[in-house]
Amino acid sequence: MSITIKDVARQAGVSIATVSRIVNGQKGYGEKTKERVLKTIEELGYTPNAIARGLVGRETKSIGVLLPKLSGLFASKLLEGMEETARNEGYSLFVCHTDSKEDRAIQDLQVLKEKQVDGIIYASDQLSESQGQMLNSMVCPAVFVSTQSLTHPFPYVKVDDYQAACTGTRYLIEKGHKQIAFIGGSLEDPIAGKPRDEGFRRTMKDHHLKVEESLTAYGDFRFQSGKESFKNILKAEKPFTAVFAVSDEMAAGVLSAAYEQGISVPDDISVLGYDNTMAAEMAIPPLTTMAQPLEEMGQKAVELILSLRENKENINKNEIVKHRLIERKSVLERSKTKGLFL
Amino acid sequence: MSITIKDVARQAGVSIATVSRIVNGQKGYGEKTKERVLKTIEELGYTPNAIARGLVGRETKSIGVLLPKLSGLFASKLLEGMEETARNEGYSLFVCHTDSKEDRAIQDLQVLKEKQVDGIIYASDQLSESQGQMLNSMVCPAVFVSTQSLTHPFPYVKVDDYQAACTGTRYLIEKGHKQIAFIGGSLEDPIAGKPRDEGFRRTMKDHHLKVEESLTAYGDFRFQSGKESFKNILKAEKPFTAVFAVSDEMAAGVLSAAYEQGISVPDDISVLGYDNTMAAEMAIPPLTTMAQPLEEMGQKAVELILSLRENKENINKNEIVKHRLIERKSVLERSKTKGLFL
DNA sequence: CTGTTAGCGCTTTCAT
DNA sequence: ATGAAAGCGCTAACAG
Repeated sequence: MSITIKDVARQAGVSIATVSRIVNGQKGYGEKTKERVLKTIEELGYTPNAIARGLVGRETKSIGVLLPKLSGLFASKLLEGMEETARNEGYSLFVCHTDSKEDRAIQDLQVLKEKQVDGIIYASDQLSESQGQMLNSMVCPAVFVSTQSLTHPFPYVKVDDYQAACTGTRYLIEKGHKQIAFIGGSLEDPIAGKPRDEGFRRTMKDHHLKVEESLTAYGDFRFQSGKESFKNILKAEKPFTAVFAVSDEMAAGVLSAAYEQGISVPDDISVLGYDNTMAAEMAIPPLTTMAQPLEEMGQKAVELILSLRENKENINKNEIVKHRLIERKSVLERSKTKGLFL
Repeated sequence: MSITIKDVARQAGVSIATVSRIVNGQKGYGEKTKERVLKTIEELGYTPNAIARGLVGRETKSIGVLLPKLSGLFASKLLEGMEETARNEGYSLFVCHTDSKEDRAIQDLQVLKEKQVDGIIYASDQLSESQGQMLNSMVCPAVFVSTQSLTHPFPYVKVDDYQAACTGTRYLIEKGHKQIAFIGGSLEDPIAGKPRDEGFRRTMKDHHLKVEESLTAYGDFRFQSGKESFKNILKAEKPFTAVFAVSDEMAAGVLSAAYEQGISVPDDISVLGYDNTMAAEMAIPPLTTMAQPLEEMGQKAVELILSLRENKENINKNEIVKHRLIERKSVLERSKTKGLFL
């Protein structure tokens, strides 16, 4: 079949142990043998077999990544950050698309376990009980990115969603907006849904502003749900001047629905997004948005995995990364926006 | 360490061979032994080691995927199609982000070789000479998706870019447009760049229409380049009523630039995209676009790999998938659009 | 039906 | 400095 360490050894007239040492940059051989071996490796076109290496023991140099959804700007930006760091550290990524399905995720975890991955990154979804158990039964470390588990204490890297929602809301308020519509994620979602809703409500309250319930709606972070949510909000015919959608895709959805209804953003209403994916950049108008540093989060997640493998203890396990407001064109001061149903 | 087939065998009082047979659903054991073994597997929480399996010989059940860019709707849609099919067939995907860098791709190929992947999918980029050599030296099959190599005869699955560009152009012409701007990919790119340009020009010519060179520009398929290309086209101040951009991202770029200049799409000009990614759906207005069936292509690519592994011969190696025009809101009939610089 | 055994390609003691 | 040999966990003959 393929050419192995044995072939090299025979050809170079040394033992496989020596070849192994040379390939792995250890010590215990003369300069001349080294050269000779290197030369035959070159000649034969030898490539070490990572599977065999993995079997011997230590590590497979691969990390499994579970994403609820692959297509979409959010996941891909995260993934890009992970890939970059992983590659630099000599790791490869197995990517799995769970589609937010319990059974798929379980299956993925099973496969990753069989494939002996060195770590697992669980991205941006809620963890079910049985998934948590599987994760616990894994020999490799697991970290969460852009999510966390309240019941299973795995390390995570994410922004503080509550605070980020506060910041976003406050920004709108400081721009003079008082009647603000809100499109959140599911309140059932204790990680990305509920806290953002709480941040919004809390900040409104702190500023003695009322949140009009018919001006709130809850979607699934995706474009279509943003579009529909906004249409529902419109139906209420309550006055408002700004809308805060907690994902750029949903914000793009309100832009789209607004366009269909002949509502101008930002002249009639302002809209604030969340994530800072390319959707925000490409939107018309470009979205002012609450940025999550997705690539950085991806990077941190694999770094966390790596340090977990060596250190096991004493590293700061959780990592809260900073959110940041990116100003583009979709939010205007209250005084400059006409508002709806006033 | 972890619990192995040996532990199961000892615990169940059988040989490892029997356990192996049972686990792999082969035959050669009594019903009672089977039950007993299955029970101890359950008790011990045994998980087969895929690495060891891989070493023994046959296959690793993993496929390597090389993408020039992970973030972006194009790649992620393709990836989603591949993942779905791969998972159904029991395969996992190693994804690599080449960033269109020669050396990164080489490195990726090297790693994938070491990891003994069962196949390689090379997506949507040009193949350099040395990459081609590496690919040839691999023991596993390789297929191209949404691209191909003129110099290295690997199987591919893609749309006929020339024909698709013809179809798109013809669509515009049938809508009555005669002065059409064109934003292509690099003419240096013999796969996705040149053929679309040729399709455009050929169709114009067939309809006795002149292509005004200052109304053509060439980008890199991405948003920014679409935006800049369109600005350049505007500088020419030549009359036109429609623009054909050969990627949705670039089309979104023209939408964005148009918006900045106060040009209305589709009232002033029509714009036609290419790909049918979510960017087309989210755009304002939603883009009429030349669709590539990306998920289907991803699916076909892994199916191709799989059949290549068994059959080796006699299967139709290349696969041209059908393009299709998706009508949304960005193209209007000539008579209904004002045009620019007329 | 079931067990024994020989590897798969490599790393790693332990000798020399 | 170098080699021999023992596995890593599993599959696949080959014997019974």
